[in-house]
Amino acid sequence: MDAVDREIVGHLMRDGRATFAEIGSGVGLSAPAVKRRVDRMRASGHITGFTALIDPAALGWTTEAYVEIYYDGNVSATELKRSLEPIPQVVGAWTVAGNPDAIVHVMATNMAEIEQVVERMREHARVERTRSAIVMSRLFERPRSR
Amino acid sequence: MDAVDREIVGHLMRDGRATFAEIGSGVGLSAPAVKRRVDRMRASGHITGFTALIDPAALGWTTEAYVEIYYDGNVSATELKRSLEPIPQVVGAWTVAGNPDAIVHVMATNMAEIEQVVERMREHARVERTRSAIVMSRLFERPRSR
DNA sequence: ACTGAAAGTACCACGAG
DNA sequence: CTCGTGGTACTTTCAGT
Repeated sequence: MDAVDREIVGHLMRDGRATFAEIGSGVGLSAPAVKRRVDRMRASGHITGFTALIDPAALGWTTEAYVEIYYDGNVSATELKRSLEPIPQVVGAWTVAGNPDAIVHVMATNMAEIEQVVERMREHARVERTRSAIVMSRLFERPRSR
Repeated sequence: MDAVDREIVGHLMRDGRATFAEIGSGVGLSAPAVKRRVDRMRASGHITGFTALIDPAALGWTTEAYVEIYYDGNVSATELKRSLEPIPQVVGAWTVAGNPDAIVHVMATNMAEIEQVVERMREHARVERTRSAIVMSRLFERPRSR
């Protein structure tokens, strides 16, 4: 990943459907040259894919929360992943060093659904307690990775 | 947004560079019909854009944190957005109902940079205190909206 | 540089209101 | 009759080698 690759990546983050020719004219390369670089970055895992950015409200996703989880003792990251990933409303999860042990991002259609998800997480394993923050307004969110 | 639109959106979330013909064969429409629907959803704001999914490590983004902000009194969402959005390391920000007043997602190249960002947020306005959680491992994150 | 495929556009057909 | 939506045909541009 040199400077040109980073320029290409920046362009693709701003417009994931940009044509290779368009990107090329921005970075001073021909379309095939850009394609070869993009292919290489996909193969190497630097680019993991392309996606559409959707207004969550359009999918009925109107309620959103961040939930901290406090565990009783140590729980492995892989076990956590295995228990959280099957829950479709959990759109992201991280283990952290700080007060809580993990942070979970939940998106749902309403508050009752959030509560169900939180209870489902609590049932499982060695959860000592949870602490939820309901999102009032999404100020902004920049496109990134996955 | 009818059922067909949701199918198209699902397809585009899985592959943001899928061709209209390919999507059409999945949902039983011709390529131009799909294009018209996509154009309409972009115009209406249901689809806000397309982006590449990048491995953060490939950009040097190896350190990540969630920072809670506690304010002294009320601060408007618009003021918060105005103060946080210019900081490039802040990749997402939400006002919440819960213990903190806001949650901020920070990505940086190292811990020192995280600290700088937190201090910069503290300087501003009526921040009473902050509480940070450093991400140890990203368990997973599903592609969504912005 | 070249070939096949996709994007994009124009125009017509059909059904619901 | 009109509006919305889909299809086909065609041109231009892009992808892929």
